[in-house]
Amino acid sequence: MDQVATARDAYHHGDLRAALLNAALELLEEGDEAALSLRAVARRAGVSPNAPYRHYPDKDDLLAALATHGFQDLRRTLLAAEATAAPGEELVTLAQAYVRYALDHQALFGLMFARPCDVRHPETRAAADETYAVLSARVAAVNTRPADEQAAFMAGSWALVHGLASLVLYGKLARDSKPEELSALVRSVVDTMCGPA
Amino acid sequence: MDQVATARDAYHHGDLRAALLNAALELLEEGDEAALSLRAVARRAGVSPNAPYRHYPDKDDLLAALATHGFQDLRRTLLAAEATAAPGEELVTLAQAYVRYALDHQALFGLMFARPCDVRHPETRAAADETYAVLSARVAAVNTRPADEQAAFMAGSWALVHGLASLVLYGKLARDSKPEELSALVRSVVDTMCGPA
DNA sequence: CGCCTAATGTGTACAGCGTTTACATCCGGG
DNA sequence: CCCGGATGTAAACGCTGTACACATTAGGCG
Repeated sequence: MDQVATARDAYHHGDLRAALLNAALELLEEGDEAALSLRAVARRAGVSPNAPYRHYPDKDDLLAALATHGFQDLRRTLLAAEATAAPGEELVTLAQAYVRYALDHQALFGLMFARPCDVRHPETRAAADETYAVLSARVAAVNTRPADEQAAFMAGSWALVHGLASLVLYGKLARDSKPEELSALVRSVVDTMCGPA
Repeated sequence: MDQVATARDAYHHGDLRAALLNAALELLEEGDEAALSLRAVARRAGVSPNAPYRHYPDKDDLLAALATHGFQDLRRTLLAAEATAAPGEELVTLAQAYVRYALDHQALFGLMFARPCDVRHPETRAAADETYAVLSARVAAVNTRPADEQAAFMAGSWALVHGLASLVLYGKLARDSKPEELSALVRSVVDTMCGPA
């Protein structure tokens, strides 16, 4: 009735690979990561439980593809936030966008960072590196520290922001804070830790 | 042959609750988190698959107990490291111990931080808070910033250290670094970000 | 001492999972 | 036109978490 996919709805799906990714993303948005079973993804895509195996060697590969998508999405989100930041506020704005992304996409964010970035998924690794590049580029443009501290400051900025996101996401820090309180917390933390040396 | 448990090895175990925790910890040390099934824990403890349900309502509760143990263990590890730190090196030493703990207990560390700290497990939450307290107490003793930045600096220190541990643990940062390189990285990052304002 | 109840462990069962193996269907190029 | 590879389905296996009924034991009360 409403199945007006780009391709005909026949025995062959047309682009099941993308459809599976979308179905998995939908499931992630709806519930926690535990609800993401390969079979549920197949069901959501309207296909038999084994159809995914024609497009992903196993479940871990689907998860890696999801993580890759997540890193690309986070990267775009960060770039968009950076573009609208007030002058001098770029770092704080990036940090706030990072934390907000974690809270807005909890399961996906967890998937992205709570799994090894191993050799078996170079695309995921590349996507993660490119996300980091957005942050480190901004850090390089902003920071006033000696050259030999640049790398440490870049890594530290990512660690700081990612640590904030992780701790808040799992209720270790700032439990039950409202969004605006959280933005303020992120601002004060970033100001304090990354502020003018 | 080597089964000389503290209690007799009869129908009733004696202290199955602790034995299950130990078995689960062993499994975590041996493999990844995915290998930790309730049934495997029961097998390791030499008991039927349903015996754990007399001591933990469900698997999630066992995991929470593991996380609680992990936070207490991390807290002790941090305190021990702090006690042996050279004067003025306490923060760096704490950070290095934190990151090392993450790498030495990957699966447990993941369990501790990649699960919600919700209302349903107040013990876990308390243990996490007490771990944080070790860090923030040291931060309070060391930092030279204005009073209104204290809280931000405490939260930021935890976030920084935890972010470093997480990113390194999952291969996002400093892939394939040797332990001493990692210690140096942690030192430079902490020095750069937490250094004298 | 002897029993009775609660605590603790076992056995069986079920649905769901990831994955394998064999088979069905369809598309495109000779 | 037809045939081979790509893509889907069907059935099955062992594993999981968990519920239910049952067996065994420990310890307090007579």
